Amino acid sequence: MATQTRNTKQKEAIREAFTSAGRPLSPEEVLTLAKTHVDGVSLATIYRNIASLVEDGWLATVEMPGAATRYEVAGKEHHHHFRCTVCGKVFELEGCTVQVSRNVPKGFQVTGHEFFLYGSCNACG
Amino acid sequence: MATQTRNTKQKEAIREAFTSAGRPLSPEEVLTLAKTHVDGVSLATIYRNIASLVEDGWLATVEMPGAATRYEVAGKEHHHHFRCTVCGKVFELEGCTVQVSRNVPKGFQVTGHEFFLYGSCNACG
DNA sequence: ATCGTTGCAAACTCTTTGCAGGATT
DNA sequence: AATCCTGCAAAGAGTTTGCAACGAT
Repeated sequence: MATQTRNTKQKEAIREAFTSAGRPLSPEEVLTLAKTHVDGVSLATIYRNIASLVEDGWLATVEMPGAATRYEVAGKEHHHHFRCTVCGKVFELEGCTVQVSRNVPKGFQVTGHEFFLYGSCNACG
Repeated sequence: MATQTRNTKQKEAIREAFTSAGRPLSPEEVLTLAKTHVDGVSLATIYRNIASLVEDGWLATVEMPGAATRYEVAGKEHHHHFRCTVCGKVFELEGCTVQVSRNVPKGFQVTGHEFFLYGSCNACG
């Protein structure tokens, strides 16, 4: 599938959703936010535009354990995420604050890591 | 849904799959392994028995970012997981070797964390 | 003999895709 | 005007559930 290149009001609303939210969003969350700008946006369009923006390098994929995949504006430094177990919102954490002592079994090669914090966010106390 | 209590050969084969594998398994992996013991096991039965064994506390759920949920024999100490990006198998890592410096935003409460290593396993070089 | 468990198939949820009409260049 | 993009609806993939038959107690 080739990347979408035209400027539609739907795509504009989707970009706007990410920049104003300032945190990783799930497709459902994007739909809710985009609807406030464009009436009758469909979820299929959200998915197609997200795929396109990821392909363009404008969005980065954030895969979560036990939760829907989120997407965030790309280009940031290596960092990790916090998920509020009350409201479900995901937030970015500044920098990689994890010290990994790599005592993996023999013959195992480590090429990357992922880290997630859980708890309650500012709004949920 | 009440926990299943009877001893069926299907359930026996599922328990056996976990104890002999020694690593977290996805439902699909359990199906493959269980089939070598019981002919014609269905995936629905795998799901039902896994749910039952989790309810019993015999299995623990291991949710993965970007991969199917795995299950492992419960009762172990706090630990994390390694996923081989070549063969897709997940392995347990001994102990929690992560130092977390909890510089989270103001008003955020941390109650837990998850950590994953990626790379290639012993068999995949 | 009773009633929990199984296999099958249908239902569900989340995501992707085909198609005809509408919008952008 | 040409063609890309959208909305709708249908199709997939993974997981759950209803039901009649089977099997453990």
